[in-house]
Amino acid sequence: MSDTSALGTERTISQGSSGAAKADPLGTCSPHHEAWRSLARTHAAVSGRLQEALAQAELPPLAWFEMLAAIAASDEERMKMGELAEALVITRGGLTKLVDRLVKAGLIERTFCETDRRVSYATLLPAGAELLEEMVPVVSAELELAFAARLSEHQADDLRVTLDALRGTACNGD
Amino acid sequence: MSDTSALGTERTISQGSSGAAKADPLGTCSPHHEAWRSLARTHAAVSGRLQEALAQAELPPLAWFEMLAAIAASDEERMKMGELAEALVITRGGLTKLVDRLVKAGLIERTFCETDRRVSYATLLPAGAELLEEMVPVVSAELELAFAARLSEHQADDLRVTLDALRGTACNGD
DNA sequence: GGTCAATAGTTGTTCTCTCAAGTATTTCTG
DNA sequence: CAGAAATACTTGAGAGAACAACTATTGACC
Repeated sequence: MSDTSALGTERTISQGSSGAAKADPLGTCSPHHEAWRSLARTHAAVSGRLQEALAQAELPPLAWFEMLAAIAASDEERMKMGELAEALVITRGGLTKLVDRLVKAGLIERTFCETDRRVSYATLLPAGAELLEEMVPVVSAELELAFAARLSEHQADDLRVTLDALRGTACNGD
Repeated sequence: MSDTSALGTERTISQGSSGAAKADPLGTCSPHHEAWRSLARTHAAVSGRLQEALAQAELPPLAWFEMLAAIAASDEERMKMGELAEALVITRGGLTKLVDRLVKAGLIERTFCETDRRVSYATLLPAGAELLEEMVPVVSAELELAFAARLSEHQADDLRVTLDALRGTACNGD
């Protein structure tokens, strides 16, 4: 890939003498912008890597894995639609259709709440748990490749902490 | 949102006594999985925040900003389609259509290479530069809110370095 | 108890991306 | 120089997700 990491951090040169030299007049090279760009690009890169690995193994897409993993990790192997939408960071409308697909594939099932008839659960079925067990090693292997090869365990943990701090849980409407 | 950070790292309890206690039988709670989840969720959160801010200011979507910023940051205020696709981490097919939209909006222009007639450039137009100048403060402000409020400048820089290392530039086909 | 707002999910539309195939241009080979 | 392979980009079809509008259920207030 093109090496775009030569940044103008030390550029204190005059901005009008060399013609083509950009001196970041807009401020898109601030540390925060840089960090955000790295975040976006790294996410895209890793995500693409995972999707590719799953596709090569003839397994369903990453979103299915995230969903199955989220449900499997919950206490009762079932999750409310709303919680699931938050966990996967997609809209509720999007979730409804994603769940539809998994239901159609026989991996999960819709169950309902006795006490509040508005809520419905996505409940893991045996077939879903089985598929998840097939997907986990593929994802783990790819993650090892991406993480373990380049980051120490301490770094990985540190990264997680920083990212969690960055995400915060701010719900400032505006 | 729901506090899912209570992890089973220290869980050495017997896994069969308490019924509903999950002991991560699949390994989806390894440091690398955790870090990846944080990466995905933080990216989605920040990205959503930026998009929302832009929408509220009645400005074009984030993808347009990324594109304009990438072109503006290049030496000649123009970029080859291929380079642009890599910078934005989307496929070339996707880029063609994204460029189409920006061209239709009068923000950029397609120019061609004299020496190699296969390559075409996306070239910034005055209107695009102007719009970019409107968008930068909105994005910067939102980024400040997300980053500066929660991360020290050193942390932000550290984050960038770690993410860049993680992304690597490995092109291992398979 | 009846009405109104709030909450939980679903549906239809639209947009954008990916994938696979196609065109045009250049480079390599004989 | 002709033909094959490689490169750069475009096109068309399909899937996935966001957005807004909708239904159903619950809880609050009079």
